[in-house]
Formats: sequence, structure tokens, C-alpha cells
Amino acid sequence: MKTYRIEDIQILNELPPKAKKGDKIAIDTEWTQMEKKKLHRPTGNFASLACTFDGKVVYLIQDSSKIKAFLDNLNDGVWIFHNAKFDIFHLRRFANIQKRMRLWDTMLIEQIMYSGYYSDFTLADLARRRLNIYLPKEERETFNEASNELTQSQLVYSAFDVVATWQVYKSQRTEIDENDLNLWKEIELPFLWVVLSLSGMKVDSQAWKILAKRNMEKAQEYRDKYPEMNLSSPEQVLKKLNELGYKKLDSTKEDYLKPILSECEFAKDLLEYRGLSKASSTYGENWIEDFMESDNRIYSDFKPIGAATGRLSSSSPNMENIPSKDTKEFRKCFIADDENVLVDADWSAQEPRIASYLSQDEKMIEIFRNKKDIYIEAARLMFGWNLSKKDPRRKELMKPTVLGASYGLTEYGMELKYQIPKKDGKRLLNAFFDTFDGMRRFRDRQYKIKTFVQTIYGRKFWLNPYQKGSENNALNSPVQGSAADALKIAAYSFLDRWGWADTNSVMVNIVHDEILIEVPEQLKDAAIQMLKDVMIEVAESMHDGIPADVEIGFGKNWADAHP
DNA sequence: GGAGACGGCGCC
DNA sequence: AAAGGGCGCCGTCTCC
Repeated sequence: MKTYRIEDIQILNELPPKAKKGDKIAIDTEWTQMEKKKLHRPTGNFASLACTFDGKVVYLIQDSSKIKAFLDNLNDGVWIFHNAKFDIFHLRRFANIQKRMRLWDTMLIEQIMYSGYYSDFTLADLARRRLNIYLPKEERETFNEASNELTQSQLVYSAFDVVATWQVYKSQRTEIDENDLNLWKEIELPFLWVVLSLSGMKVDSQAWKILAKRNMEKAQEYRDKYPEMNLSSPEQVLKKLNELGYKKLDSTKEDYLKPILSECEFAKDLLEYRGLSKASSTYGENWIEDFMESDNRIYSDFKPIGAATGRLSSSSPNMENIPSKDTKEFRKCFIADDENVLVDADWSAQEPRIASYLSQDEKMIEIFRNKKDIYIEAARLMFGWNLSKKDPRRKELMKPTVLGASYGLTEYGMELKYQIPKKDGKRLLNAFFDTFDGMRRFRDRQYKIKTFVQTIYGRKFWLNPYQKGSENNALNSPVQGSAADALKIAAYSFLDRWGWADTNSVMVNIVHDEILIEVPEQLKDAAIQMLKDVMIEVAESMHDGIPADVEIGFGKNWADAHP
């Protein structure tokens, strides 16, 4: 593997020339003293901005007052970044950058082309794979500790980075096919601007801290009850359970302990403790201290392609796993500003609808066309049951069966996860695939694929047939990924229709199939109507012939707004 | 004292 | 023999 040499490039410490339409310009920035876990927030200091038109001559400035002029000169060209979200967010601290479609992101494009095939998409990974060039990691890691002024060696390496980005672009451009290019232009590129526009969610920090304190104290009571051991240590917990006579347990996770809860006080205490411990550690005081900003809002770092399926992910903090099932207390802490309300919309039974489209299962499609509840109707067709919406069998048996059918759930999983006896689980799954035989054919067809599978809009997921779980990936990725495609299109379309804002848009959170916006109270009804319309239109144009349904609500906090 | 693996668990 | 997909974050434990 090669490394770049200084004599391969020329560094000019001046503004770039005026770009012409059609110029392809790689751009890269460097920042010093960035706070870890806050790379997505305005921390650190500007160090350099570099670009190259040809992979040889690099224009590089270190004076932040020249950023605007630098970018103005590049305006007519196509901008190439590796992880544009980062550079654009930080450049916006110095220059107004409007959403533009003349943009290429080597990271997102590589993810579009190779999700599932590779798991690492750093610039160094791409340079290694595509260019056979080694970008030294050591130098890259010196930027954080650096003082504001970069050393000569750091400047050279930042120039190498922008050259690598340009060369990776060239390599991708010759290889990318029409399908992947469309995904970029129609879905990921527009959605990138949504992520850059997101506002944070406002948090009632007082309420959160009271909650955190209570959970901490309750967790402490359990620690005091078992002073001889550490309840947070699975190893010690397993030892204790063995002493109590539960010798064949090989895990202490909740699923394995549920069967013994009625007879074992320790197991019961342990699970109580775990819940409180999780709440007070992951969602404790630190959460506020670490992430709440001076405007009382929380700004998460959303990765546009966070999962190989195409889903987003969220971190620092993760806004996708705030507790909601056992208690609404946490989501009550996410609030709207005084004159505003939160509007919260999610697609109902989104994944079963997508599965019915992909499989073209006639009976499932019929149920959705008749606007019926999929779980109730499946029970009727499978067993002749006549369930009400509140019948526990709907939630406890039918939901796992219908949803699990697109994941590859087995009767063993059903027993472990839902305490459904294996015999009954087997019966449920058999009845499901007997009744919905299109789904069985779809499943069996997907299971045979060994190369890649695609979403409705063509997003690829590369399979590794030698990897455990590959068959289920083939089954589930098109379903999960199509849902992600719809989400991205809907989020962009809504903002486009509502009125675009480059930063601090009305959109405040996105959770897989759920979109949250915060709007002035008097615009609430219009927002509800528009968001619902857009989400239904987008879903129905994707799964053509199958109606979509959106549940939408509003309120002063997230819990009340959630339908 | 930090990195990384692991067990565990929050959400969709 | 194993036994549902996708994430990110916590504490523990081990290693250096």
C-alpha cells in the first residue's frame, strides 16, 4: 500500500479561483480542540479549509474571516465532502450555506453502494480500499490536542485528506450505477439537508432531575439489600442464582429470569434493580449535564445512514431509545416552547404494509385495502377468532406473530421473548404462513438470495451468506429499509411543503417511523393536516396499491402528543 | 487510567 | 446447534 508524498501535490495558501459549472471540488475542514461526543455541536476552533479541483493543487486557508469568500468562489461547482454533515454544520458557524443539490458525499455514497458489504466507511477505509493508499491515523489524531495553529505536518496531512476525497470521488463516479445515483439524488441528498436543519428538543430539566434522583435512590435501596454483592455484575448475579439452586441458567438476562420470577425473590429484586439502574445511569442527571444546552434543548447527532438497512441512528444522546413502554415520565420531560405545541405522527403498521407489498400477499393486501386491523383480521383468518381491540391475544400473540414473520422469528424466540409456549408458537407461525401463503413464498424466496437484496426504491443490502443471520437479513432488510426510505422522503417533502428553513426548522425529532415537529399553537391544525397528508402520500406512492395510515396527535409534551 | 470486549437493555 | 432484524449506552471486567 502506498502513502501520499508531499511532492505529489502543491499547497497554495490562497483563495481558490472562481469555480465554473461542472467543476468537481473536494472540500475538507480541520478543527482543533473539539469536545468528544460533541463533534456535531459548535465546539472547537476553526483550523483550516482546503479544496482541490484536480487532486493536485490544494488551496488552503487558515483564516476564518476568509471562509465566506472561499466558499463564494466555489459556489457554481459540485462540492465533494467526506461526511458533508460535519463540514457544512461547522462551516455554517462562519458562512451562510444554503441547501444545494450540487453536492457529493463520498461517505454516504459509499454506504449506498456497499451497505452490508463493509462496515467501516471512514475516509481512511475508502482510501485503502479504493486507492490502495494508506492515510496515517496517528497524524489525524493530533488535531484534537493541537493548539489553534496547525503544524506544517498537520497542514500537509489535511491537504492529503482533501486529495484523497477527490480521488475517492473519481473512483466512485466511474463505478456507481444509475440505481445508486438515484438513491443519492432522490433520497439521501435531500434528507441530508433535513438532518442539518433539525432543531433540538426542549427539555424540562427540573422534572428530569427529580425523576433521576428518585430512580437513583430506589436503585440504592436494592444495593443496600444485597451488600455482599454487586447487583450490576452479571457474573456475581449468576453465581448467586446458582447458589439459590438455579444451576442450568447460562444467562441472567430478563428473558431467562422471567420464568422463575414468581418463585424467586432475588430474581424479582434483580430485575427491579436493573430497571432502576438503567433509568438512573443511561437517563440520569448526567444526561442533562452532558447534553442540555443553554437554550434548554438537546441536539442529538443523527447519522443519515446509521444502519446497514438504511435506517438512521442517533447518538450523543440517542433520541431513539428514550423510555416509553413502562412509563411516560421521561417523554413528558420533552416539551414545547411556551407558544408552541409538539405534533407527533407515526405510520401505523408500517412494516406489515411494506411486507404485504413486497410479498404481494393477497389476503394481507385485502385487509389493508379494507382498512382493517391487521392483527385482528389475521386472528380471524388463522383461527376464526373474533378479537376485540382490547383482547390480550391481539397484543400478546398476534403482534409478535405478524411482526415476527418479517424478521424470521421462530417458536424458540417466541417462548424466550414472549413466554409463548413452543407448541403454541409453532401453531401460530404455521397458521400465519398457511393463511398468508404469499408471505411464505416471499420468505422462502428471500432466504435463497446470496448476493444482495433491495428495498422498494432499490436501496441495496449486501448479504454475506457465510454469516449467521444472513437469511433473516435477506428477509428483513427490504422491509426495514423501505420504511427508512419512506421516512427520509416524507421528512424532506414535509419541510419542503411547510416552508424550508436551513437551520432550526420545525422538525425536532425522528424515531424510525415517527416524526416530531414543534409549531406555534395557531398553526397546529394546518401542521397536523399537512404532515399527515405528506406521510400518507409518500407511503402510498411507495407501496402502490396498499393504503397507508398515519396516527397523529399534539400536546405540550412528547408523551401527550404521541398518538 | 484508558481501550475494548461483553452482558445487558432502552427504543422501533 | 441455534433459535428475530436494526441501533447506542451503561457498568463490569480484563488487559496494557
